[in-house]
Amino acid sequence: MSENLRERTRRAVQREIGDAALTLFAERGYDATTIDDIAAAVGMSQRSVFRYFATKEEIVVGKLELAVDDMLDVLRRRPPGEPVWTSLRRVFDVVDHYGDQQELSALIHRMVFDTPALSAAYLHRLQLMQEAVVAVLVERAAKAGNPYPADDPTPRALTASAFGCLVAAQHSWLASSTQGTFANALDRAMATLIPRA
Amino acid sequence: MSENLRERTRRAVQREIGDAALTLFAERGYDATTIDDIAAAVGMSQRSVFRYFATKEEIVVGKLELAVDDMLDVLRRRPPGEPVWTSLRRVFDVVDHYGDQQELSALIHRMVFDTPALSAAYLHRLQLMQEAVVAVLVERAAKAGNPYPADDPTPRALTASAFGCLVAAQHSWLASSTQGTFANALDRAMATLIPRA
DNA sequence: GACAAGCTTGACAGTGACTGACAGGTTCGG
DNA sequence: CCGAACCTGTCAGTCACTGTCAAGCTTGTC
Repeated sequence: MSENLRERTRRAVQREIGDAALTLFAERGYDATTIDDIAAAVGMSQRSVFRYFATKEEIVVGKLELAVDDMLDVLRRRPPGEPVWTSLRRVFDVVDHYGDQQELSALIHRMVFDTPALSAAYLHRLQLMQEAVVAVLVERAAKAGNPYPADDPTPRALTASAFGCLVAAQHSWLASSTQGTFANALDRAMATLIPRA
Repeated sequence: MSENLRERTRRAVQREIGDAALTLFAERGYDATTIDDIAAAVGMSQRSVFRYFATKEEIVVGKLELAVDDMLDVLRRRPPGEPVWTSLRRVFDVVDHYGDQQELSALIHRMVFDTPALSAAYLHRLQLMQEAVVAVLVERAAKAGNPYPADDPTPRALTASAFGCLVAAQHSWLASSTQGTFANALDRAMATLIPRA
């Protein structure tokens, strides 16, 4: 139980820092808020904040909780024969679990998209996820009996396009003042392309 | 003529810094090279280096010379009725003008892709380009007489997917030890998807 | 209940990217 | 040839981030 407790308190502290930081960011802006400000807000030293978050950007980007593990789990559970494009769309359902806290999610996304440093960090994170997704796709095709040829760009291209659509949908959704569901925006974005059979 | 000269010397100095920096980066690695090192190599003060490059990342990413202006020019010159996907493929011909210096280009890309800070900066830059491209596409559709509906995600989604394919192609090309032309890699990547009519 | 091991924390010092301000020197246009 | 515009080095400062160390608290063990 002890280990579990340590982990729980760790998460609790992390959450507390994250929440306090987000409040400050929303008030003064991301760039205008220093780590010292955040540390002061939660009554810790600057050093300790960095023990919970590797970088300042991660405090925000981590909030998006694009849990890589969840996405990969979903992908692995999809029927091996399913079209890749469909599987990818299902993977993004994980992202869509913002459902209950649309407003917060929109706030964060807006902040990410108009803070260059955050935007860069977010895109980089998506890129890392893509690599993991591609690996699973390759593995799954092999298991299904029709592996991709050695240097076939197909899995990479499809994945990159799907993630591109994800970002496009996020932009569209924000631009339309978050009217309609995000899931709908994503469906529309991904419907503009058809993978070649 | 004077203005022209100023600009030319400016570009010359910028190029000199960039070349010296790239040499150092290649020797010691990006992170292990400080701006002071670069400044010393070209016999300038650190401050002056920052007068030619806004950030350390830009020294490298700027080398990729993904000249936004060139891309937009190409796009604007395409026949208005041409399928968007085709136009985007043509836009990327600008990127392919690495032709004569494949080796250098590959070196830089490799460095970008395995240095997190550079990767993030590069992806962010691509994102900015996309916004400009989307604007041109919207404008062009309007001029051609069939404008996109107000919140149609199509142009954004297609552009994002095309850029996704671009990055995927770059990865594939590097992974295959730069066998074959980059143009070919891009063609293959973009052929995996068909825009819905 | 004492004790050793392990985790967490604050304090301090240091690096490196980046910025603002100022002063001296060079170039340019008239 | 003179003032304006430009470029440069120097200095000082901010801020993200890292290593180190000693002190305190937690936990598992006897």
